[in-house]
Amino acid sequence: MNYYKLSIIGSPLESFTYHSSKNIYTSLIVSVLFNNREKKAVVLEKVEKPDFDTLEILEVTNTFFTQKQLELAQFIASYYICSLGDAFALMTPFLRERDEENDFSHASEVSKIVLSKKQEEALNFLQKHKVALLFGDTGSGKTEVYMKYFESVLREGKRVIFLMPEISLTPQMSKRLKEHFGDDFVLWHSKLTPLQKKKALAKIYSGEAKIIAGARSALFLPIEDLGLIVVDEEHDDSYKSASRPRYNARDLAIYMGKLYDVSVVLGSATPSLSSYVKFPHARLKGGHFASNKHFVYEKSPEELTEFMQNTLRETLEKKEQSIVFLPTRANFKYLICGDCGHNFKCAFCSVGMSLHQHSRAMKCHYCNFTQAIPQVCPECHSPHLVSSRLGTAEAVKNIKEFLPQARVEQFDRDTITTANKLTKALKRFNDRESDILVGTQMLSKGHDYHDVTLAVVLGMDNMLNMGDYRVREKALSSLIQVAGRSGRAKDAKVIVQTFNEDFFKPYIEKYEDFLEDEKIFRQELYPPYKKLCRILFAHKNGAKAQDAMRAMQEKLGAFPKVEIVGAKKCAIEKVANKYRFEILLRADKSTDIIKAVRNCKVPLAEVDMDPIEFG
DNA sequence: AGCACGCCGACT
DNA sequence: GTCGGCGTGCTC
Repeated sequence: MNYYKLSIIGSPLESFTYHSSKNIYTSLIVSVLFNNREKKAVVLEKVEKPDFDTLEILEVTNTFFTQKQLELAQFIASYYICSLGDAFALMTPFLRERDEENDFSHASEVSKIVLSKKQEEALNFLQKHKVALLFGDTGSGKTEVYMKYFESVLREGKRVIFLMPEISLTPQMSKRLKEHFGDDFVLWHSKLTPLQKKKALAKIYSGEAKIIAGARSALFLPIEDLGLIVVDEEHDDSYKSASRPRYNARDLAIYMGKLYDVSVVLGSATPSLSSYVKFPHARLKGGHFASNKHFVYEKSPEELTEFMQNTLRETLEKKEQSIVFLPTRANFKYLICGDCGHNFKCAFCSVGMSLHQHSRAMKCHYCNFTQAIPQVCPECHSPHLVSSRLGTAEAVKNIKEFLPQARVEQFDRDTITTANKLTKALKRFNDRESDILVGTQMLSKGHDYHDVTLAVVLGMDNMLNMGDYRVREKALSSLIQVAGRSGRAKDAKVIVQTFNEDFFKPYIEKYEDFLEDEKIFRQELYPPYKKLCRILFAHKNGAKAQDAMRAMQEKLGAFPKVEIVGAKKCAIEKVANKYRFEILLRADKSTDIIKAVRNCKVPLAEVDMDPIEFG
């Protein structure tokens, strides 16, 4: 009899031993009865007969993971602190019975890509580096550079993984790739129907698909002959998974590049500071971004000022279109001075303090430092302190009130729930069946609006005040991305409601200046210079969650290289009827955090390595 | 993490 | 009587 150590796919528990009369190779996938339910499991190694009884392996499937997938799973399990079974659950295995070697000739190239001299230089630069950043303004032609790179990879008989954020939200890009690469191109994301998935996988297994484009899960598809990984819009938060294991696909793409010995390209008009600091970059300037755009900064704590209303009306009367942007769905309240725009920062974390009206206090979402709500502004002594926020729904209502003749559409997660609804809403807008789109980040994600001449940007100060070390990066990149949506054809106006003109104005056309200055802000406290890790505790019984947090906090005390920044109630105290607590850790090296967390982990603890969301 | 099992309170 | 609340324990 043979005994095997197995990792149960999807189980948070470590390995289990089963037996079989057959000789089974390592990394094959088998099915077993686990706790009376049938599960798939990965054969990790052959072992001696254990001193407990074992169950028999039911069946050896015709699927397996490669050595490299195994290594990747081990890395994910160790870095993100989860079981191997959780890591394997992300991946799609290979098929054992390979189709007879198909030789797919490339689809005939419909159009030839001609690069400008600048684009040519950028491409050369990317091809010379193992990992490089393509720092290219909106409309500077990043896509052509990618496509030309893809062609050279295809010529070598290799294949490409092309990651995009929130795939259903970037129909533009898929369309262009599909048009150019035809049957060489396949799209992959988690919202595909089972049949669509089956078809896409068949193309991947057969080798027909050469350009595999998709959301973060596309990174784990069974691809041989990998030649290149591209992460487009690398700054985008949707590359970070919000459930266990909380991996970051952009960071794993870098790891995979090393593992497969292939190049990695990160692309963005507003690169993250982390990528900018870590990797060399090629700069693509220009396009239609700054050329014909006029920025107006309006200091006002209210929403939709008279000036905005008038400009929206004028734009409508000229039969032109507008977009109204709000940074996020309703968020925490922050206090700012209604006269000078002063905001209140934590003395220890240099992030915004959030307002807790009921306890009449301001709190830091990182370390829980608490202060009484002041009576007057410490800067200008005005007693006019305000806290306001505006949601998309209210904004639509407001606009309809003062512009009853306008056709206004809400454009956010609440209204655009499917790819189909998105396509239809965009079509209505581009066909001039609607005049004003009011929405969140979704407005700015890679769509082309040909006729927008006015962008109204609200709530930037609220965004800047949020208790999060990345707010400056997030606010500025949002503004740049949304401004990039307007003025494609003719001159456009961008009205930015903010007290922080001094912050936005110099950086808006020179994002690299921001990145250089931001380095100094982050140096002592934040990534990429320090490592952060957040441990979440959620339970419907608040006391249980808190006890678990305390227990882990206590244990962590034995690891002096890891600083406990805060251990407290989450800013969003209750989600889905569960009370939430969190510990935030900081260290110089991720290995120190991994060691400490592995040693101190208690039941209920959910590890969030390199967190990007707080509270 | 699920998901069984099992032991007490409210109700057709 | 029994439906169902959720505490506890188990998974080779």
